Amino acid sequence: MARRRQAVTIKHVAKDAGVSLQTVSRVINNEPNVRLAMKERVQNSIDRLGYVPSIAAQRMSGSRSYLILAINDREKTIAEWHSRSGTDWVDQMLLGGILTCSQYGYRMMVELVDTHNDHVERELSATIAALQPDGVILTPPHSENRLITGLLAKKNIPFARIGSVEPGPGIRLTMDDERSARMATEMLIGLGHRRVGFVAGPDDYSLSTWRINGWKAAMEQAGLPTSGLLQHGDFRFDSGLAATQSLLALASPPTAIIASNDQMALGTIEAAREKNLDVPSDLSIISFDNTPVVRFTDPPLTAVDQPVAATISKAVELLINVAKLPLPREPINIEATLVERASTVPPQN
Amino acid sequence: MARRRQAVTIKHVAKDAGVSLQTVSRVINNEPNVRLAMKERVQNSIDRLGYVPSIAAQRMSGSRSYLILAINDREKTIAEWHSRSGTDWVDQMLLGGILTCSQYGYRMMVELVDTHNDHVERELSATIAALQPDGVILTPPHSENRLITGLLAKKNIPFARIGSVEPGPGIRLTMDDERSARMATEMLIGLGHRRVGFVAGPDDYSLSTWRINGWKAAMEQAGLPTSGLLQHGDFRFDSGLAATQSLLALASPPTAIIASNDQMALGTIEAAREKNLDVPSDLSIISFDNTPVVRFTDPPLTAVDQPVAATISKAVELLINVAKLPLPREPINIEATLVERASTVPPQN
DNA sequence: CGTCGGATTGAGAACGTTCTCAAACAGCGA
DNA sequence: TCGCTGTTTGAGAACGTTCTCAATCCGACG
Repeated sequence: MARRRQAVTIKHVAKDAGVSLQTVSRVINNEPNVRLAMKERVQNSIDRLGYVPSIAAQRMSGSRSYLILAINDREKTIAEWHSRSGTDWVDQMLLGGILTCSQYGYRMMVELVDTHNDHVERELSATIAALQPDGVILTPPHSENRLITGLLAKKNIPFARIGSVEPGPGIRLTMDDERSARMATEMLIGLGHRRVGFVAGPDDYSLSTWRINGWKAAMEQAGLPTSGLLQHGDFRFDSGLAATQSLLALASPPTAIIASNDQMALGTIEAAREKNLDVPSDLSIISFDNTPVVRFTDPPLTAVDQPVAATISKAVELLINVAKLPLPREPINIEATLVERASTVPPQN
Repeated sequence: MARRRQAVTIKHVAKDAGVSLQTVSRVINNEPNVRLAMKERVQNSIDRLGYVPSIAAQRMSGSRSYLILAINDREKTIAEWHSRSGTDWVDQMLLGGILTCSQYGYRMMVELVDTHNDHVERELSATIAALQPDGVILTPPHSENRLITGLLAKKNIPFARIGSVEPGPGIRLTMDDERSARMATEMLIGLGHRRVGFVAGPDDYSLSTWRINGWKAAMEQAGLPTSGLLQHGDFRFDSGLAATQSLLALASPPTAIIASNDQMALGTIEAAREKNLDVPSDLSIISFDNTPVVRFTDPPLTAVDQPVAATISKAVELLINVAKLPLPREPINIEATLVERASTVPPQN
């Protein structure tokens, strides 16, 4: 294989414009102190020759890599993927990220990493050494992994933690999960429900705990019991099905259920069908995430909309401008909203 | 911002092991003609120091970039994304690609490009100059864009064209769309349907034409008319809805409809609901793609399964090994299968 | 008209790796 | 033991960019 070279380099441009490499470099990077006439002359050569700087060379000489690395949970992603049940996070994250990155001349790369792995630190460390990204975005549950955040802080690489309120290094972008869960619960209580079941996510996602707290708070404030109405799932369809089966098998089963993500809510629908319960008249359902699928279920689901894409987009902007802007020390909160659809009505019994 | 340097470089390893840079390089790249003892000594230093080569530097010195670039249709992707109707291709592509890439120490990056843009060539050319990928994967409709394929061929960058049977440069991985459509149509005819409507995709996707041909062929072979039973959509929900509305407004409407992707099939369901038609007893439906959503619609949809992820995975493997293996001159065909669900029954009238 | 200081430009080193080519080494037959 | 050949190792250039620092230019001021 022949050594592949850059077609047009900065040298060609410099020669064409009759200036030094350095001047071309200055024009490329839009640096001050270049005379306008000179700038135009160089830009002209750049355009005519179709020159584009090599990112590899830029990175080499100590500049930026124009790369943002987004870290996602491999275990969850692959499981969802193999079960063909949708990979909503990756999806939204990637697109929110790619579009925002491209506005700034950056790129985004998605890396899948196992949190439950002794080698996380080594694995991620190697990736960073190899790619040298300008910024890293951590999604749950990585955003709370001390090994990872410690590593990034030590390497002095700007990073954003999505969905974690825990103090520590890095920019934090949080969804107020407690508030969202409270909001959803209050809506159901407002409709007249008194037994509202909750299907939570796994324990190693701190958002699971926040959501449980929100649900409990709303129930207790209304003087309603929560005992026995809490189940845990793992964000997959099957776990939502099983959790709901348990809830519906109670002596006095809930008249409404909140599921911690859309996939588990699909399981909830399925469990109701199995028992010949009508949704929503026998069982109201609210889910979290509001991914595309919930518009097309029967009935369409009322859901808490987590603006994942907007969050990632914001994270990208902050990371890219990290040098220019003062870093927010406090978490930036991203507002979730409740999207009402046909799955929530007053209890019929 | 301080000039960011590599923590551990090949020099550190060389010094630590007491050998030259070149020897370390040889060990990294697993080259022959290194004495076993020497190899072990160097590997030892590498492990102990936690050395990982800088991809930027490797690429700079003429080696590989360990990057595969996947080109997707920006227009379609963004439209789907904003309408929150799912971005199935990107999703599957990305994951199939990422997982396979990581097996070989490569990475995948997704780039969104507009085909309907005079600057496609320039835009893509710039991306390639900047990133210098080792291979490029083109998905429809880019896989048939002569400007793009010509550019890649000229730059001598290995590339794969997904879903295009058109002759020309590049590795071709095709789904036999004519066959799939024929298969779906024949299944419906086998159930007793005589009026089978077809909602095709846009004209600039050549697969649209192939699928229409397959549908027509099956109908004609069974001696059934096709006139008036063909509608075009743009792969989005709304267009599927509108196309189906037209079909159902016919004097003798179809008893079954094949939609060219899942999103349009959702529109078909919606159109049937509006007319108070029961799916499947009044209207059978088959869709293309078999993305996660069709498992959860009411009823779940019979669908042609396009193994997108497996296809991308294969493309990645071929591109990575392009130097070692002889290039396939003929298109590699990826078999689609028909997944039967509850949306297809014999006609009831 | 000379001088000073900031603005503008350029020369050469540096970044971390692989490539090219030459030197040292080892094995083998005579 | 010598010479030949193929294997193993190393030295220095090359890759394309930016950084550092020095040189030049230009306008204004005395």
